[in-house]
Amino acid sequence: MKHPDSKGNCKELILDAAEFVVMEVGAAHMSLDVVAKKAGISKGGLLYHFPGKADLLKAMLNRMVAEFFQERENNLKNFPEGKGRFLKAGVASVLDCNARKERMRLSLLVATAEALDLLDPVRQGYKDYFDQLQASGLPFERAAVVALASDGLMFNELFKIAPFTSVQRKRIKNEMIKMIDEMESGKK
Amino acid sequence: MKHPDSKGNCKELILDAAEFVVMEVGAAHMSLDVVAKKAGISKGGLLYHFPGKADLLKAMLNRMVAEFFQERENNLKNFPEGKGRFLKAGVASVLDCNARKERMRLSLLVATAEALDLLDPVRQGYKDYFDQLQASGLPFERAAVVALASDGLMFNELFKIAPFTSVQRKRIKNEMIKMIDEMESGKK
DNA sequence: ACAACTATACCGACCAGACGGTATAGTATG
DNA sequence: CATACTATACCGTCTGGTCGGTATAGTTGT
Repeated sequence: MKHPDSKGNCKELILDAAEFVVMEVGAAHMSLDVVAKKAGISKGGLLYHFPGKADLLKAMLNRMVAEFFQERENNLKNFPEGKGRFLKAGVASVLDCNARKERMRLSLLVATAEALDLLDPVRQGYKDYFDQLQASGLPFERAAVVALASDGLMFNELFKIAPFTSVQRKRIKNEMIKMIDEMESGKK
Repeated sequence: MKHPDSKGNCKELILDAAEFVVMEVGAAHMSLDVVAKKAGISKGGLLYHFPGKADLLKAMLNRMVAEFFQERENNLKNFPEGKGRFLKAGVASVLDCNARKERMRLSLLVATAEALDLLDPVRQGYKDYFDQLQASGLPFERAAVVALASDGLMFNELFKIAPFTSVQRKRIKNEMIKMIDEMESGKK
Protein backbone atom coordinates (compact mmCIF):
# COMPACT_ATOMS: atom_id res chain seq x y z
CA MET A 1 0.00 0.00 0.00
CA LYS A 2 1.43 3.17 -1.18
CA HIS A 3 -0.68 5.79 0.45
CA PRO A 4 -1.29 5.98 4.15
CA ASP A 5 -4.93 6.85 3.47
CA SER A 6 -5.72 3.63 1.80
CA LYS A 7 -6.20 1.00 4.40
CA GLY A 8 -9.47 -0.29 3.10
CA ASN A 9 -11.58 2.68 4.06
CA CYS A 10 -10.65 4.47 0.89
CA LYS A 11 -14.03 3.80 -0.63
CA GLU A 12 -15.69 5.13 2.46
CA LEU A 13 -13.74 8.33 2.13
CA ILE A 14 -14.90 8.68 -1.45
CA LEU A 15 -18.50 8.11 -0.45
CA ASP A 16 -18.20 10.74 2.23
CA ALA A 17 -16.74 13.13 -0.28
CA ALA A 18 -19.55 12.46 -2.73
CA GLU A 19 -22.12 13.28 -0.09
CA PHE A 20 -20.42 16.54 0.70
CA VAL A 21 -20.31 17.43 -2.95
CA VAL A 22 -24.02 16.79 -3.36
CA MET A 23 -24.64 18.99 -0.36
CA GLU A 24 -22.57 21.77 -1.81
CA VAL A 25 -23.44 21.79 -5.50
CA GLY A 26 -26.74 19.96 -5.72
CA ALA A 27 -27.58 16.48 -6.85
CA ALA A 28 -27.55 17.25 -10.55
CA HIS A 29 -24.05 18.68 -10.37
CA MET A 30 -22.23 15.94 -8.55
CA SER A 31 -19.48 15.31 -11.07
CA LEU A 32 -16.77 12.74 -10.74
CA ASP A 33 -14.05 15.35 -11.07
CA VAL A 34 -15.31 17.31 -8.12
CA VAL A 35 -15.88 14.24 -6.01
CA ALA A 36 -12.35 13.08 -6.70
CA LYS A 37 -10.94 16.47 -5.80
CA LYS A 38 -12.96 16.52 -2.59
CA ALA A 39 -11.73 13.06 -1.72
CA GLY A 40 -8.16 14.13 -2.34
CA ILE A 41 -7.51 11.69 -5.14
CA SER A 42 -7.46 11.89 -8.90
CA LYS A 43 -10.35 11.05 -11.12
CA GLY A 44 -8.46 8.05 -12.33
CA GLY A 45 -8.13 6.89 -8.77
CA LEU A 46 -11.80 7.32 -8.17
CA LEU A 47 -12.67 5.36 -11.27
CA TYR A 48 -10.38 2.63 -10.12
CA HIS A 49 -12.56 2.10 -7.06
CA PHE A 50 -15.88 2.77 -8.76
CA PRO A 51 -15.79 1.87 -12.46
CA GLY A 52 -18.58 4.30 -13.29
CA LYS A 53 -20.79 6.94 -11.82
CA ALA A 54 -23.62 4.46 -11.42
CA ASP A 55 -21.39 2.26 -9.27
CA LEU A 56 -20.57 5.17 -7.04
CA LEU A 57 -24.23 5.97 -6.69
CA LYS A 58 -25.16 2.41 -5.92
CA ALA A 59 -22.54 2.29 -3.23
CA MET A 60 -23.88 5.50 -1.73
CA LEU A 61 -27.40 4.13 -1.61
CA ASN A 62 -26.35 0.76 -0.27
CA ARG A 63 -24.44 2.36 2.53
CA MET A 64 -27.40 4.54 3.39
CA VAL A 65 -29.82 1.64 3.49
CA ALA A 66 -27.42 -0.50 5.50
CA GLU A 67 -26.89 2.20 8.08
CA PHE A 68 -30.59 2.80 8.37
CA PHE A 69 -31.19 -0.85 9.08
CA GLN A 70 -28.38 -0.85 11.56
CA GLU A 71 -29.70 2.14 13.38
CA ARG A 72 -33.24 0.83 13.57
CA GLU A 73 -31.85 -2.35 15.00
CA ASN A 74 -29.89 -0.40 17.59
CA ASN A 75 -32.90 1.71 18.40
CA LEU A 76 -34.99 -1.27 19.39
CA LYS A 77 -33.37 -1.39 22.78
CA ASN A 78 -34.50 2.17 23.51
CA PHE A 79 -38.14 1.20 23.59
CA PRO A 80 -40.07 -1.10 25.91
CA GLU A 81 -41.19 -4.47 24.67
CA GLY A 82 -44.53 -4.60 22.96
CA LYS A 83 -46.20 -4.64 19.63
CA GLY A 84 -45.30 -1.06 18.95
CA ARG A 85 -41.62 -1.41 19.61
CA PHE A 86 -40.60 -2.03 16.04
CA LEU A 87 -42.52 0.91 14.65
CA LYS A 88 -41.26 3.20 17.36
CA ALA A 89 -37.72 2.26 16.50
CA GLY A 90 -38.47 2.86 12.85
CA VAL A 91 -39.98 6.26 13.46
CA ALA A 92 -37.10 7.23 15.68
CA SER A 93 -34.56 6.16 13.07
CA VAL A 94 -36.29 8.23 10.45
CA LEU A 95 -36.86 11.31 12.56
CA ASP A 96 -33.92 11.51 14.93
CA CYS A 97 -31.52 13.31 12.70
CA ASN A 98 -27.89 14.14 12.79
CA ALA A 99 -25.69 15.76 10.21
CA ARG A 100 -24.29 12.51 8.93
CA LYS A 101 -27.66 10.96 8.35
CA GLU A 102 -28.92 14.05 6.60
CA ARG A 103 -25.90 14.02 4.31
CA MET A 104 -26.32 10.38 3.55
CA ARG A 105 -29.93 10.89 2.50
CA LEU A 106 -28.82 13.30 -0.17
CA SER A 107 -27.84 10.30 -2.23
CA LEU A 108 -31.57 9.80 -2.67
CA LEU A 109 -31.74 13.04 -4.57
CA VAL A 110 -29.04 11.99 -6.99
CA ALA A 111 -30.63 8.62 -7.55
CA THR A 112 -34.13 9.93 -8.13
CA ALA A 113 -32.75 12.33 -10.69
CA GLU A 114 -30.48 9.90 -12.44
CA ALA A 115 -32.69 6.84 -12.74
CA LEU A 116 -35.36 5.53 -10.44
CA ASP A 117 -34.08 1.97 -10.84
CA LEU A 118 -31.11 2.93 -8.75
CA LEU A 119 -33.51 3.01 -5.84
CA ASP A 120 -33.90 -0.77 -5.98
CA PRO A 121 -32.08 -1.40 -2.73
CA VAL A 122 -34.18 1.27 -1.08
CA ARG A 123 -37.33 -0.29 -2.47
CA GLN A 124 -36.33 -3.65 -1.11
CA GLY A 125 -35.45 -2.28 2.30
CA TYR A 126 -38.70 -0.44 2.37
CA LYS A 127 -40.66 -3.53 1.55
CA ASP A 128 -38.95 -5.43 4.32
CA TYR A 129 -39.77 -2.63 6.69
CA PHE A 130 -43.48 -2.86 6.01
CA ASP A 131 -43.43 -6.65 6.03
CA GLN A 132 -41.96 -6.57 9.48
CA LEU A 133 -44.45 -3.92 10.46
CA GLN A 134 -47.27 -6.15 9.33
CA ALA A 135 -45.82 -8.99 11.35
CA SER A 136 -45.52 -6.84 14.43
CA GLY A 137 -49.16 -7.28 15.32
CA LEU A 138 -50.23 -3.67 15.19
CA PRO A 139 -53.32 -2.83 13.16
CA PHE A 140 -51.60 -2.56 9.83
CA GLU A 141 -53.35 0.36 8.21
CA ARG A 142 -53.00 2.67 11.14
CA ALA A 143 -49.42 1.63 11.70
CA ALA A 144 -48.74 2.30 8.05
CA VAL A 145 -50.17 5.78 8.39
CA VAL A 146 -47.76 6.55 11.19
CA ALA A 147 -44.83 5.08 9.29
CA LEU A 148 -45.75 7.01 6.18
CA ALA A 149 -46.09 10.18 8.18
CA SER A 150 -42.57 9.85 9.47
CA ASP A 151 -41.39 9.32 5.92
CA GLY A 152 -43.37 12.28 4.72
CA LEU A 153 -41.80 14.51 7.31
CA MET A 154 -38.38 13.16 6.45
CA PHE A 155 -38.85 13.89 2.77
CA ASN A 156 -40.13 17.36 3.52
CA GLU A 157 -37.02 18.04 5.48
CA LEU A 158 -34.79 16.50 2.86
CA PHE A 159 -36.31 18.84 0.30
CA LYS A 160 -36.20 21.71 2.75
CA ILE A 161 -39.87 22.45 2.41
CA ALA A 162 -41.00 21.46 5.88
CA PRO A 163 -43.16 24.22 7.35
CA PHE A 164 -42.86 23.31 11.01
CA THR A 165 -41.20 25.03 13.90
CA SER A 166 -38.98 22.88 16.05
CA VAL A 167 -41.67 22.87 18.72
CA GLN A 168 -44.31 21.75 16.27
CA ARG A 169 -42.00 19.09 14.97
CA LYS A 170 -41.43 17.73 18.42
CA ARG A 171 -45.14 17.68 19.12
CA ILE A 172 -45.88 15.93 15.88
CA LYS A 173 -43.31 13.30 16.62
CA ASN A 174 -44.72 12.80 20.09
CA GLU A 175 -48.16 12.45 18.57
CA MET A 176 -46.83 9.62 16.45
CA ILE A 177 -45.50 7.81 19.49
CA LYS A 178 -48.78 8.41 21.25
CA MET A 179 -50.68 6.92 18.35
CA ILE A 180 -48.51 3.84 18.52
CA ASP A 181 -49.21 3.54 22.24
CA GLU A 182 -52.92 3.84 21.53
CA MET A 183 -52.65 1.00 19.07
CA GLU A 184 -50.80 -1.10 21.60
CA SER A 185 -53.36 -0.54 24.28
CA GLY A 186 -55.89 -1.75 21.77
CA LYS A 187 -58.24 1.11 21.17
CA LYS A 188 -58.92 -0.38 17.84
CA MET B 1 -48.67 33.37 -35.53
CA LYS B 2 -47.05 31.05 -37.89
CA HIS B 3 -47.94 27.73 -36.50
CA PRO B 4 -51.47 26.58 -35.90
CA ASP B 5 -50.39 25.10 -32.60
CA SER B 6 -49.42 28.35 -31.06
CA LYS B 7 -52.53 30.17 -30.02
CA GLY B 8 -51.35 31.19 -26.61
CA ASN B 9 -51.21 27.74 -25.12
CA CYS B 10 -47.81 27.21 -26.64
CA LYS B 11 -46.15 27.43 -23.24
CA GLU B 12 -48.52 24.84 -21.91
CA LEU B 13 -47.57 22.51 -24.72
CA ILE B 14 -43.91 22.98 -23.90
CA LEU B 15 -44.54 22.27 -20.23
CA ASP B 16 -46.41 19.12 -21.16
CA ALA B 17 -43.56 18.07 -23.39
CA ALA B 18 -41.05 18.69 -20.63
CA GLU B 19 -42.99 16.47 -18.29
CA PHE B 20 -43.07 13.69 -20.81
CA VAL B 21 -39.36 13.99 -21.35
CA VAL B 22 -38.67 13.73 -17.65
CA MET B 23 -40.84 10.66 -17.55
CA GLU B 24 -38.95 9.09 -20.39
CA VAL B 25 -35.32 9.93 -19.76
CA GLY B 26 -35.19 10.83 -16.07
CA ALA B 27 -34.96 14.13 -14.32
CA ALA B 28 -31.23 14.53 -14.74
CA HIS B 29 -31.44 14.13 -18.50
CA MET B 30 -34.18 16.57 -19.33
CA SER B 31 -32.33 18.60 -21.93
CA LEU B 32 -33.70 21.58 -23.79
CA ASP B 33 -33.04 19.99 -27.17
CA VAL B 34 -35.13 16.99 -26.38
CA VAL B 35 -37.93 19.01 -24.82
CA ALA B 36 -38.09 21.21 -27.90
CA LYS B 37 -38.19 18.21 -30.17
CA LYS B 38 -40.92 16.62 -28.10
CA ALA B 39 -42.91 19.86 -28.19
CA GLY B 40 -42.55 19.97 -31.95
CA ILE B 41 -40.67 23.25 -32.02
CA SER B 42 -37.06 24.23 -32.37
CA LYS B 43 -34.77 24.95 -29.52
CA GLY B 44 -34.76 28.59 -30.51
CA GLY B 45 -38.51 28.62 -30.18
CA LEU B 46 -38.34 27.05 -26.78
CA LEU B 47 -35.80 29.58 -25.59
CA TYR B 48 -37.97 32.34 -26.91
CA HIS B 49 -40.71 31.31 -24.51
CA PHE B 50 -38.45 30.33 -21.64
CA PRO B 51 -35.18 32.28 -21.67
CA GLY B 52 -33.37 29.54 -19.77
CA LYS B 53 -33.74 26.13 -18.31
CA ALA B 54 -34.39 27.55 -14.88
CA ASP B 55 -37.34 29.51 -16.22
CA LEU B 56 -38.80 26.40 -17.74
CA LEU B 57 -38.42 24.59 -14.47
CA LYS B 58 -40.01 27.38 -12.49
CA ALA B 59 -42.97 27.37 -14.83
CA MET B 60 -43.34 23.64 -14.43
CA LEU B 61 -43.35 23.92 -10.67
CA ASN B 62 -45.70 26.87 -10.61
CA ARG B 63 -48.19 25.09 -12.78
CA MET B 64 -48.02 22.04 -10.59
CA VAL B 65 -48.61 24.02 -7.41
CA ALA B 66 -51.42 26.03 -8.99
CA GLU B 67 -53.18 22.93 -10.18
CA PHE B 68 -52.85 21.29 -6.82
CA PHE B 69 -54.46 24.28 -5.14
CA GLN B 70 -57.19 24.30 -7.73
CA GLU B 71 -57.94 20.67 -7.29
CA ARG B 72 -58.04 20.83 -3.54
CA GLU B 73 -60.48 23.71 -3.85
CA ASN B 74 -62.63 21.67 -6.19
CA ASN B 75 -62.44 18.68 -3.92
CA LEU B 76 -63.95 20.57 -1.02
CA LYS B 77 -67.42 20.11 -2.41
CA ASN B 78 -67.02 16.33 -2.36
CA PHE B 79 -66.89 16.22 1.41
CA PRO B 80 -69.47 17.11 4.01
CA GLU B 81 -69.09 20.25 6.03
CA GLY B 82 -67.12 19.96 9.19
CA LYS B 83 -63.74 20.55 10.69
CA GLY B 84 -62.23 17.71 8.72
CA ARG B 85 -63.41 18.85 5.35
CA PHE B 86 -60.28 20.75 4.42
CA LEU B 87 -57.93 17.95 5.35
CA LYS B 88 -60.04 15.38 3.56
CA ALA B 89 -59.91 17.46 0.43
CA GLY B 90 -56.17 17.80 0.84
CA VAL B 91 -55.62 14.09 1.31
CA ALA B 92 -57.83 13.32 -1.66
CA SER B 93 -55.94 15.78 -3.84
CA VAL B 94 -52.68 14.18 -2.91
CA LEU B 95 -53.78 10.58 -3.19
CA ASP B 96 -56.36 10.49 -5.97
CA CYS B 97 -54.01 10.15 -8.85
CA ASN B 98 -54.32 10.33 -12.57
CA ALA B 99 -51.66 10.19 -15.21
CA ARG B 100 -51.52 13.92 -15.67
CA LYS B 101 -50.97 14.62 -11.98
CA GLU B 102 -48.31 11.97 -11.78
CA ARG B 103 -46.50 13.47 -14.73
CA MET B 104 -46.71 16.92 -13.31
CA ARG B 105 -45.12 15.80 -10.07
CA LEU B 106 -42.06 14.69 -11.92
CA SER B 107 -41.03 18.32 -12.05
CA LEU B 108 -40.29 17.91 -8.37
CA LEU B 109 -37.56 15.47 -9.24
CA VAL B 110 -35.90 17.89 -11.59
CA ALA B 111 -36.09 20.72 -9.10
CA THR B 112 -34.72 18.75 -6.18
CA ALA B 113 -31.80 17.67 -8.28
CA GLU B 114 -31.07 21.02 -9.83
CA ALA B 115 -31.35 23.32 -6.83
CA LEU B 116 -33.56 23.11 -3.80
CA ASP B 117 -34.33 26.85 -4.00
CA LEU B 118 -36.44 26.14 -7.03
CA LEU B 119 -38.88 24.55 -4.65
CA ASP B 120 -39.73 27.94 -3.15
CA PRO B 121 -43.25 28.04 -4.59
CA VAL B 122 -43.83 24.54 -3.31
CA ARG B 123 -42.52 25.53 0.09
CA GLN B 124 -44.88 28.48 0.21
CA GLY B 125 -47.87 26.46 -0.93
CA TYR B 126 -47.04 23.88 1.64
CA LYS B 127 -46.85 26.41 4.40
CA ASP B 128 -50.24 27.80 3.43
CA TYR B 129 -51.61 24.29 3.48
CA PHE B 130 -50.58 23.70 7.05
CA ASP B 131 -51.64 27.17 8.12
CA GLN B 132 -55.11 26.46 6.83
CA LEU B 133 -55.01 23.07 8.46
CA GLN B 134 -54.21 24.67 11.77
CA ALA B 135 -57.09 27.10 11.30
CA SER B 136 -59.48 24.28 10.49
CA GLY B 137 -60.01 23.43 14.12
CA LEU B 138 -58.75 19.88 14.07
CA PRO B 139 -56.22 18.86 16.70
CA PHE B 140 -53.18 20.07 14.84
CA GLU B 141 -50.62 17.42 15.60
CA ARG B 142 -52.82 14.52 14.69
CA ALA B 143 -54.09 16.28 11.61
CA ALA B 144 -50.50 16.94 10.63
CA VAL B 145 -49.68 13.26 10.98
CA VAL B 146 -52.44 12.39 8.55
CA ALA B 147 -51.40 15.10 6.12
CA LEU B 148 -47.78 13.99 6.32
CA ALA B 149 -48.78 10.40 5.76
CA SER B 150 -50.53 11.29 2.54
CA ASP B 151 -47.43 13.16 1.46
CA GLY B 152 -45.24 10.25 2.44
CA LEU B 153 -47.29 7.87 0.37
CA MET B 154 -47.25 10.28 -2.54
CA PHE B 155 -43.48 10.59 -2.43
CA ASN B 156 -43.10 6.83 -2.21
CA GLU B 157 -45.15 6.48 -5.31
CA LEU B 158 -43.35 9.28 -7.07
CA PHE B 159 -40.09 7.48 -6.41
CA LYS B 160 -41.65 4.15 -7.27
CA ILE B 161 -40.66 2.59 -3.99
CA ALA B 162 -44.12 2.15 -2.50
CA PRO B 163 -44.51 -1.42 -1.20
CA PHE B 164 -48.30 -1.58 -1.08
CA THR B 165 -50.79 -3.55 -3.07
CA SER B 166 -53.71 -1.60 -4.48
CA VAL B 167 -55.93 -3.11 -1.82
CA GLN B 168 -53.57 -2.09 0.93
CA ARG B 169 -53.34 1.36 -0.53
CA LYS B 170 -57.09 1.75 -0.53
CA ARG B 171 -57.31 0.57 3.05
CA ILE B 172 -54.61 2.92 4.15
CA LYS B 173 -56.33 5.82 2.48
CA ASN B 174 -59.61 4.84 4.12
CA GLU B 175 -57.84 4.71 7.44
CA MET B 176 -56.74 8.28 6.95
CA ILE B 177 -60.31 9.39 6.31
CA LYS B 178 -61.43 7.43 9.33
CA MET B 179 -58.83 9.14 11.47
CA ILE B 180 -60.10 12.49 10.32
CA ASP B 181 -63.63 11.47 11.22
CA GLU B 182 -62.44 10.40 14.64
CA MET B 183 -60.90 13.80 15.15
CA GLU B 184 -64.10 15.48 14.07
CA SER B 185 -66.23 13.48 16.44
CA GLY B 186 -63.85 14.63 19.12
CA LYS B 187 -62.24 11.57 20.53
CA LYS B 188 -59.37 13.74 21.46
C1' DA C 1 19.56 -13.50 -2.22
C1' DC C 2 17.87 -11.75 -6.30
C1' DA C 3 15.70 -11.30 -10.58
C1' DA C 4 11.17 -11.78 -12.82
C1' DC C 5 6.63 -11.22 -12.46
C1' DT C 6 1.98 -10.05 -10.67
C1' DA C 7 -1.48 -7.41 -8.17
C1' DT C 8 -3.01 -3.29 -6.19
C1' DA C 9 -3.56 1.50 -6.12
C1' DC C 10 -3.32 5.62 -8.30
C1' DC C 11 -2.27 9.49 -11.64
C1' DG C 12 -3.09 12.74 -15.45
C1' DA C 13 -3.78 13.58 -20.19
C1' DC C 14 -7.10 13.09 -23.40
C1' DC C 15 -11.55 12.43 -26.03
C1' DA C 16 -16.17 12.27 -27.79
C1' DG C 17 -20.43 13.73 -26.91
C1' DA C 18 -23.96 16.33 -24.58
C1' DC C 19 -25.64 20.52 -22.95
C1' DG C 20 -27.06 25.37 -22.11
C1' DG C 21 -27.05 29.27 -24.36
C1' DT C 22 -26.18 32.87 -28.28
C1' DA C 23 -26.45 34.83 -32.74
C1' DT C 24 -28.59 35.43 -36.77
C1' DA C 25 -31.52 35.06 -40.38
C1' DG C 26 -35.98 34.15 -41.69
C1' DT C 27 -41.32 34.02 -41.94
C1' DA C 28 -46.23 34.68 -41.16
C1' DT C 29 -49.69 38.05 -39.62
C1' DG C 30 -52.00 42.20 -38.61
C1' DC D 1 -43.18 47.68 -41.54
C1' DA D 2 -43.36 45.72 -37.01
C1' DT D 3 -44.35 42.27 -33.94
C1' DA D 4 -44.30 37.64 -32.73
C1' DC D 5 -42.38 33.74 -33.41
C1' DT D 6 -39.39 30.01 -35.46
C1' DA D 7 -35.28 27.64 -37.47
C1' DT D 8 -30.46 26.70 -37.97
C1' DA D 9 -25.94 26.97 -37.05
C1' DC D 10 -22.66 27.43 -33.83
C1' DC D 11 -19.76 28.04 -29.42
C1' DG D 12 -17.63 27.07 -24.98
C1' DT D 13 -17.93 24.29 -21.29
C1' DC D 14 -18.59 20.39 -18.70
C1' DT D 15 -18.63 15.41 -18.01
C1' DG D 16 -18.24 10.54 -18.03
C1' DG D 17 -15.17 7.49 -19.35
C1' DT D 18 -10.68 5.55 -21.61
C1' DC D 19 -5.93 4.67 -21.62
C1' DG D 20 -1.14 4.41 -20.95
C1' DG D 21 1.85 4.86 -17.50
C1' DT D 22 3.96 4.77 -12.56
C1' DA D 23 5.00 3.36 -7.92
C1' DT D 24 4.88 -0.01 -4.34
C1' DA D 25 4.37 -4.43 -2.17
C1' DG D 26 4.12 -9.16 -2.38
C1' DT D 27 5.20 -13.74 -4.64
C1' DT D 28 7.73 -17.02 -7.04
C1' DG D 29 11.50 -19.47 -9.15
C1' DT D 30 16.30 -20.40 -9.08
